[in-house]
Amino acid sequence: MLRTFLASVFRAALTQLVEQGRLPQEVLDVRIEIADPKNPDHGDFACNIAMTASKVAGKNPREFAEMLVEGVKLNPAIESVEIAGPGFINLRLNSEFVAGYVGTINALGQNELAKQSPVETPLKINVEFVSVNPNGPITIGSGRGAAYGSTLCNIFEAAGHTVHREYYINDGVNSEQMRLFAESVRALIKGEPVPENGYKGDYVHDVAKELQGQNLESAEVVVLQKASEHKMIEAQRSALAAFGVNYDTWFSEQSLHDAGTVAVEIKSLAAKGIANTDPTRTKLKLAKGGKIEDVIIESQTADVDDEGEVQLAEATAEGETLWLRSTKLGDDMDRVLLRKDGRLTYIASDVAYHKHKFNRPAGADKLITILGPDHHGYIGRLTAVVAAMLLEPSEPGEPCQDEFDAKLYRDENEKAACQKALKEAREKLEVQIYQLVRFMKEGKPAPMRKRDGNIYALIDLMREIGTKLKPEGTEAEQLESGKDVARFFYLMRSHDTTFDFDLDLAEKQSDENPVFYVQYAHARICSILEKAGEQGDANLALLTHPKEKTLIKRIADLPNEVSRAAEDYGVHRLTTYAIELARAFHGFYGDCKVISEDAALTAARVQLCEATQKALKETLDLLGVSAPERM
RNA sequence: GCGCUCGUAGCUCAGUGGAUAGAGCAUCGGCUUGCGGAGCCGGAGGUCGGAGGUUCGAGUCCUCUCGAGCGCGCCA
Repeated sequence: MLRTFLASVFRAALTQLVEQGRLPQEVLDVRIEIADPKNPDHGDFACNIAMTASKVAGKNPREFAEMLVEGVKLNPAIESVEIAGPGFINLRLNSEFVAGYVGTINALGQNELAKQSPVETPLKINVEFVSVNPNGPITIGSGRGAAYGSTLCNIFEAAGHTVHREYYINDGVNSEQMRLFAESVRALIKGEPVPENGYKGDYVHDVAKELQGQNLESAEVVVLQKASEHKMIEAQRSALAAFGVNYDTWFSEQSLHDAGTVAVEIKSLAAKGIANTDPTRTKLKLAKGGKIEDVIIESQTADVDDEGEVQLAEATAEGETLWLRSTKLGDDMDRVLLRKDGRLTYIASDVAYHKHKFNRPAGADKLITILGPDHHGYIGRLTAVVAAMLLEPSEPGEPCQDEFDAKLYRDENEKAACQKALKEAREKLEVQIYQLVRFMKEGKPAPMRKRDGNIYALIDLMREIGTKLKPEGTEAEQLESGKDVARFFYLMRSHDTTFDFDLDLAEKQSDENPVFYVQYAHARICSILEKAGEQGDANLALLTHPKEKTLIKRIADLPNEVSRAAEDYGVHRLTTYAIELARAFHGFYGDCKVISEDAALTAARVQLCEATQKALKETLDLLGVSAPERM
């Protein structure tokens, strides 16, 4: 808010200079950034526009800064302006003006502060996250994706985008893994040992127990598979809900097959020529930097060893493999769509699925898929799939001159069409990969599997942390406490980097735990507000203490942090911000007594506490962490 | 071999091409007849893996290099 205001002051000054013919038009294109000065003695904010735009302006930075300052210093909100170093413009704001913002903030509705810096072009975005197979619980590894994805969605919404939260259920009946899962459940229902390589965790027993007595022992495997998937999905859904993650859509892969959509899309790809049954596979040999070093076309006559039922034989001549020629679309090798035995691959449903996704929200501009660290190889494939879907058929044209292009493409027209489709796919589909989390216990990495062979589930993590933090609490209280701490920890670091989740620290109910540092600030404010009781109108101009100014500046920063996080997907900015805001408050609390003999000052400081509480609450809401009134 | 990510204080990590590189933990010292001490204030601790380059200016961008994690054919 304050930054936006200052940027507008600079913009006005620049515009005036342009109108006077003293600067070229182009300077208005340079983005104006309002930064924190390195040293607080330099002022409240700093602007480096005189340096970043000096080239365009054709002036040296100092001279340029002098010109700008003439206009800027006329604004009554600005107390002083100084040019420093190579051309920084340091600004000090009028305390009274800054204090006035407290009133503006308190006048905003619930959750409106974070929305004060909306994006210029709001988008309709589909965000798919977690989407693990329905053959096990949500693990602590997926927990990072769940925390990250859900918070990213919250941030997008605060920044003005329209968001659709989506979970993709990999329930295709052709899946080997799901079939094995069903067979394992069947064995347990019958009281027999599970098949070799089968599923053995507690959750399989849970599923089997729930399905006991439904006469499913001898049912077809597909029926059993549906039933056990259903149970598993319910368990996933409730674990995610306990973790504060809710979806607009749980989308079933199988529903696409049932509706015949996959078959239609596959035929459409074949008609476009991007898929065919030629018995070859093209591979690209890539040099450093992704440049094509060689195009290798292998003949594919080798057999497939699977023995599945033939379905959808009409899409291709029987017994032939249908290939997606994804090397035309930036992938490093062609991919199988339809196996020789007639079963479709996962990629086949992906084509239909991504087309479908553009309807959620209606007319979606962008699809964001959040994947775990072991999936980054999937980006090229997924992009090729979307490009294949977007590809438009091309007329015959001139043969390609380039040696490699001639091997890859039919002609120049096809090459151009493929490149266009790929470019569009890269704009519309964004894959965000989060990195690995290592769980540390007593300074050593904790195994992802427990001693009994069970997977370490997210719900167990929440329970473990919760029981340590609230040994006397109810189960619901423990779960919530565990959720708060787990979410905050997952979100503390950039999703882009591997990090260590310190379980010992998470389970500590003390000042070392950053979650409590933030929550404590909120509880402390609530306590003060309760004690202060109802206060009348306040003269905010009394808020002149440096700690007060620092706190107000920090509160007013929330919209700025939100819009930056929405821009670079850096969700961890919000946890960092929450800690900084809490620190600013604790600092203020130490130096400024809120409730005092001075009634006017008390009223003003109570207002400041309310504004702080609002900013803290909104930040924690975005993070999916609760803001307790007492601890 | 190729790709993705990372390398910053003893540890875990922030850092929008800008000024003297910052937090938390650990460590050392100080603050209670006051609104919640789960707090506040201060000290010490750095060749930003290395080498070049672009720039008025590089932890940040480019190239190379060393190291770590992960991924690379009809699994999903």
